[in-house]
Parts: sequence; structure tokens; C-alpha cells
Amino acid sequence: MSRDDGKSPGALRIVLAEDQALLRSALTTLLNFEPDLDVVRACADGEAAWLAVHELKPDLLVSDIEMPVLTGLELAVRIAERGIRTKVVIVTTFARAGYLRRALDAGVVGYLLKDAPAEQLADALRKVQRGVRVVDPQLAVAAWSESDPLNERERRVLRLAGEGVSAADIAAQLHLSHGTVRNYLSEAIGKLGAANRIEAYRLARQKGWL
Amino acid sequence: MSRDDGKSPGALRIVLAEDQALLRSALTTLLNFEPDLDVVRACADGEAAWLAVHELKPDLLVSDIEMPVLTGLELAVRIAERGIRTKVVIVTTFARAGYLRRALDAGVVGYLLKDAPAEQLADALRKVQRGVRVVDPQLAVAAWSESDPLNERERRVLRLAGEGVSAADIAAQLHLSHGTVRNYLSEAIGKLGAANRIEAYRLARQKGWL
DNA sequence: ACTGCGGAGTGACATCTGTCACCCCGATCG
DNA sequence: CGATCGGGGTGACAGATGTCACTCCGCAGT
Repeated sequence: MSRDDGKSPGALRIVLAEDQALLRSALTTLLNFEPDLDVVRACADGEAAWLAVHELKPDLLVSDIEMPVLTGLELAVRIAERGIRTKVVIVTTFARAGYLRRALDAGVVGYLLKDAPAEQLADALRKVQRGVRVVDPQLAVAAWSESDPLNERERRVLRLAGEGVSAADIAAQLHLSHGTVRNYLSEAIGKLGAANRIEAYRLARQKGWL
Repeated sequence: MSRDDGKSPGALRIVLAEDQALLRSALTTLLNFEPDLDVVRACADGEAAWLAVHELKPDLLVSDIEMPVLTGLELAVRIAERGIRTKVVIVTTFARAGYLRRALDAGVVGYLLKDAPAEQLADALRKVQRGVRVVDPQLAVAAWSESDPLNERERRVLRLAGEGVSAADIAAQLHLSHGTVRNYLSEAIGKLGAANRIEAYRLARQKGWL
């Protein structure tokens, strides 16, 4: 059904993954407007996107990060692992160094922000197809600046604390002692230069480290 | 400049306010595609939108809620206060009863969710123009369920507390005493059935009461 | 076998939080 | 006028949180 809509035979075949319906449908329409681009499927979650990539072997997967079932990053990892030739471009709201780092590690070839205008998206996709890596410039810098100072234990503890769980309850959940949890939190707070757990949580989250 | 692009003379003149550039430009393009709709300006924040409404007196303002400088709800209130005849339609990610309630109080004529497909948007705008109120059906119900138990002081205090500001600092910022702030927080925590400020903040926020 | 190191824990201390009972004062109502 | 109410405040107390110094243990290295 995507072959009779006036696309040139060599058009770039794209699978789009984005959970917000409004944006999904708007982007599908816009991209399909370009004669050399062909959105062959638009998916609302990571699982559907994975199936679509598997079934249709598109040239490109254009994906959000925060989606139900499977995130865009997990999707990218899977695609790399299975050696599928579909190139992955991430399009996300989150200008977080941690996300970009993880995306690049997963072999993603493009990382764009949702606060760039739509026109740039089509251009970026063409560049990517020609083999150019496209990363939003602000982020390319940020990614090499700070790296996540937290270790896995601190992350786990901070994540729970950020949801309002008390030190005692965190200790119970993680089978640690009350005091140890507080030590970890204290370390995390120190490393992040925060004044308390709430601020620490916010900072870590906004950097994409949580 | 918006008169020579093939719109019919009676086309609906629309100002669009949405902070995410990708969505903003995509919607502008899509809506302009409809011959009877004319996006005369697309703004990235509430302040710009306010100026645009003032200057252009459009038929419709289509606005996001969470935007820099001035939220969509504040914008709606202002428009109502000044007696401007522009109708306001809110388009947001947030299916929160509190937001809808406040929007309706501010005289908004449409409240749509970003997880409806784009085609519905144009339809909704036409309906609104014909004088029909359009509210996303799931929400219309939810809006009458629980009502916001917090008063303005509790809201202000809780908002700051949720950002990691300590009781003492909140007191300083709001010119209240240390103890009073804690009293307000305590009330808020109680009313929301939370265990501490962090949980209270999360609950209030997710209900759209913050 | 001695050393070093990282994960986990303890104990003590100063603050911060959450709760509650009660006070003060200006407005509003009967 | 007296009663009552709401915003704001105080003081006291228990418990939670943040910080630090120090211990214990297992597991590399050499």
C-alpha cells in the first residue's frame, strides 16, 4: 500500500516510533510529503516498532526515547545486536548527555531534539542515509563534558528516594541497613553538589543519569 | 503575508502556541494545509502568544499548557479578563482533571489531548468555531471526580518543596515564618494522604493540582 | 602472608521534618 | 457588642535526614 502513492522507487523507507499520537500522525504526514521519503509504518510503542523493523527491514527507524514497553534506546541496542541493517535516528525531548552517550554506544547514527523545527528532520534523515552521523550540536558538546558520577547502588537508592520512599523503607526493599542507605544518599548528594535528596534526584534526572 | 497563500477570505485565523519546535512547525504546516484554516502566527511561549493575540485578534488560539513565561491556562484567563473575543482551545499531553477544571473556569472552549491523531484537531477547531464546546471524552468524566483539596498557600509551598527547597528557604522566599511553612506542608501532606512532602508533591502534580 | 580496596555496617551528632496544641489579630456575622 | 473564623505564628517533641569517623569482611595483587 505504500507503493502506489507516488513515491520514487528509491525512496527512503522509514519506520516511525513515537508514542504521542498527535506528533506521530503529524510527522507521518509531513515526511510522506517529501517525494524521496516513505513512512512505511508509524508505531505507538517500542514493541510495535521492533516488529515493524523486523518485518519491513526499513532503511531508517526514527524513534522517540521514552515510549511504553520498550524505549528507543533499548530498541537501538536490539537492532545492533541482531545485526539488522536499519539505521536508527533518535528524536527526543531530552537534551540529556547520558541519553546521548547511551544512544551512541548503541550504534545510533542520529540524535535530534524535538525543539528543532520539522524541516530539519527531513534534511537530517537524508544526511544520515548518505552515511553522515547527525547529532544536535548543543548536545555533542555536552556529552563529553560531565560523565555520570553515580554508581549503580547510589542510582538505585536515589531513584527510590525521589519517589518519596523513606530511608528505612528503601533499606527494606534493597535488603540493606538503614544506615547504609543514608550513607549512599549522602554520597550521591555530595557528588551532585545538592542540598538534599530531592535536589539530588532532580539534578540526576535532568542529566539523564537516574 | 498570510493573505496571498490561497486561503479563502473567510478562513479561520489561528494563532498557535506550543513550545516544542518540532510539533509547532509540524502542526503549522498541517493546519495550513486545510484551505479553511490559516495559522497566522506560531509562538514558542506564552508571552509571544499573548502579544500575537493582542495584535492579530485571531478567531482561535490553539495553545499548549506547559510553556515558558506564561502557561496556556494563564493565557486563557488573561484573554477572558480583557474580554478579547478570541476563542481558546487547549491542546496538551496532560489528562489531568485539575487542568481541565481550571481551563473550563477560564472560559476555554476546547480541551484536546496530544494523544489524539492530528486529523481530529482540524475537525475540532471547526466544531469550536461553530460554537460547540469540544472536550476530550475521557476527561469530561474525570473532571467531576475529585476536586483539588489544596488552597493557594499550600500549593505555593508544595511547589517549592518539590524542587528541593528547604522549609527555611521557602519561608524566606514567601516572607513567612519557618514554622508556618511547615504547618502548610503538614496540612498538604495530610490532605493528600501522603507520607512526606516528596510523595505529596508527586501526587498533587500527577492530578494537575500543583 | 601482608597489603590495599571496595562494599556494607555502626554509632553519634546536628539539623530538618512532620505533628499538634495553642496564641494573636483583623474581618465578618448575628 | 460578643462570637466565631481564617490567616499567620509559636513552641515543643518525635522521628527522619545528612554527615562523619571508624569498623568488619572478602577478595584481588604481589
